[in-house]
Amino acid sequence: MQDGNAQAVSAGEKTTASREKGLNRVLEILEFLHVTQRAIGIGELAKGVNAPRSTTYTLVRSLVDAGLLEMEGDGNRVYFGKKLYLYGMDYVRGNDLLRRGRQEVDHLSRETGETSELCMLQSGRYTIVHSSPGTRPFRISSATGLQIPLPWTASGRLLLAGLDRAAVEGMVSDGDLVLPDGRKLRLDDFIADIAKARVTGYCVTSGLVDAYTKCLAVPVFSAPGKVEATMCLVVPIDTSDERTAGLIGLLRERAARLSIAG
Amino acid sequence: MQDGNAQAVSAGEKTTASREKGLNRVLEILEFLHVTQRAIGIGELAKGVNAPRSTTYTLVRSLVDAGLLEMEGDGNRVYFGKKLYLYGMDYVRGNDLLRRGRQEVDHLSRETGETSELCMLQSGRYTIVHSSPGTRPFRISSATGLQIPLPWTASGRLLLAGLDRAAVEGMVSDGDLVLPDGRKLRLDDFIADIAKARVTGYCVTSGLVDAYTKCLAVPVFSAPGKVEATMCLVVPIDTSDERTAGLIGLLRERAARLSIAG
DNA sequence: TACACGCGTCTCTTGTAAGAGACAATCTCT
DNA sequence: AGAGATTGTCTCTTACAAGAGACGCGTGTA
Repeated sequence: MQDGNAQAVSAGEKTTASREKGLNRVLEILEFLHVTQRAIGIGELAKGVNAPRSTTYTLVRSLVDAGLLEMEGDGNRVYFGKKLYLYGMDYVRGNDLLRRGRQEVDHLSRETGETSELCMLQSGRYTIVHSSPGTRPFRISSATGLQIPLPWTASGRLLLAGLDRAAVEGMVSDGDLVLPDGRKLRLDDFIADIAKARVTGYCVTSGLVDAYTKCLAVPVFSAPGKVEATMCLVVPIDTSDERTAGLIGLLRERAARLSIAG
Repeated sequence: MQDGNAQAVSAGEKTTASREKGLNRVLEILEFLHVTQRAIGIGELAKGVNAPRSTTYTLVRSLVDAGLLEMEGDGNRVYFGKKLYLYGMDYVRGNDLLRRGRQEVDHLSRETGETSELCMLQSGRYTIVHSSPGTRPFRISSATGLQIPLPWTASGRLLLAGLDRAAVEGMVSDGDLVLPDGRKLRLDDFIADIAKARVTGYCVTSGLVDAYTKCLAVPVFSAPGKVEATMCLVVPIDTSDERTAGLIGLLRERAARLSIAG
């Protein structure tokens, strides 16, 4: 905990300074590459995941041999490999919701000109699973796979619908309640928002992650009451109420289409 | 080597009956799910990869926690998870060739009505990285990610261009030379095909994997002389020479576009 | 009711993989 | 050219994960 590099991958980590399981190291490596978003040298990688160099070399070799990672051109940088792409496509194929959700999102952003996103819970965190940029000159782009604290987002409020207070507390750390601009959300307010979003069937947040945008989100159900994902539009904060209402209507209609199958 | 237990997952396996490294088990699990192409129970999975049940449970739990796998609806089946999808998308993003190749292939199949594919070497095996089905009533669809012996395909001949005899021998097992219909290819013929494909800049095979199709393939270069991928069209075997020639021209033109960047 | 089977969890042992560290070979700055 | 950093490989030790197997539970079926 004291040594810079707090890894804090997801939930309560042990931070055992001692021997670490190879598989866990691998998971950290993958996650590190995911946040880095570019090929990286093995030495640097070892530092990044806080692992011994020798171990890192061994693991990376295994992963490269397996095709999960690939050596970059010059030969001493690694990044994700074809195998991961293939497995990812398998996931898409086996997942109706994602497959159709992607199409819907792409369509939606073309139709409205606004940035459109499909979001899901990913091991307890809010994740942008697919996003399609709008046509505005200044678009707000958030990288796919980005993980954002649930309370920062409209989608977060919808995704937690149906969970009781304890469950929500379990998923939201204290730091999550601090917005990018430093304001601190009260947990009770957040929980009230969730309840409200649940009954209204949509959620709008203004100027939460940044001061210039509004986020409109609607739930996608995999079963009655079970929110599997959300679709959302990111629009300028000064979007008129009429247009906002119209967009929400559109979103709800599209989300309803997705909600049929599990 | 004396102790029975032949697992023989894919290529030359060690068949160490003794303790297996967790990471390797995981790699086998992923590969098994990839070939199975559907969610599978943990017990069955353990059998499938020939691993002890207790170990399998532990590993699967780690993978589910990490989001690489997900429990299927009823709760005792697993399949690929969102994380793998995200990593896969990272790969696509970091890989110009794949990103543009996919577009080109989709476009090509819409334009010609034929099944079109992007193929690459994947740890020494021929792999269909992306495919777009044609519009024919009886389409020949091969699953993405399918791995096929190199000598069975036109693309295989192009992908090996530039390798010397020893390298080719290393990548092609004896069984690979046996075609689906039982005919056995001579290694020398195969190597001659490779040399020929290299100079002509394309390759056509007729009735190799099955009796009804012809495969037209052209190379995509990542550097002068270095074949990084191939694009190919799968057409009925009775396609006229004129049309075949036309399609090859089209393929070459499109492949040339892809070949610019690394 | 009894039996066989598959599932999920737990305990304990021991074979082995994670890790520390030494090494030579490149680079990259003065 | 010399000092310092980085890279890839190798060896050896021991902490610990892989695995065997027992257990309890739910289910099917004879």
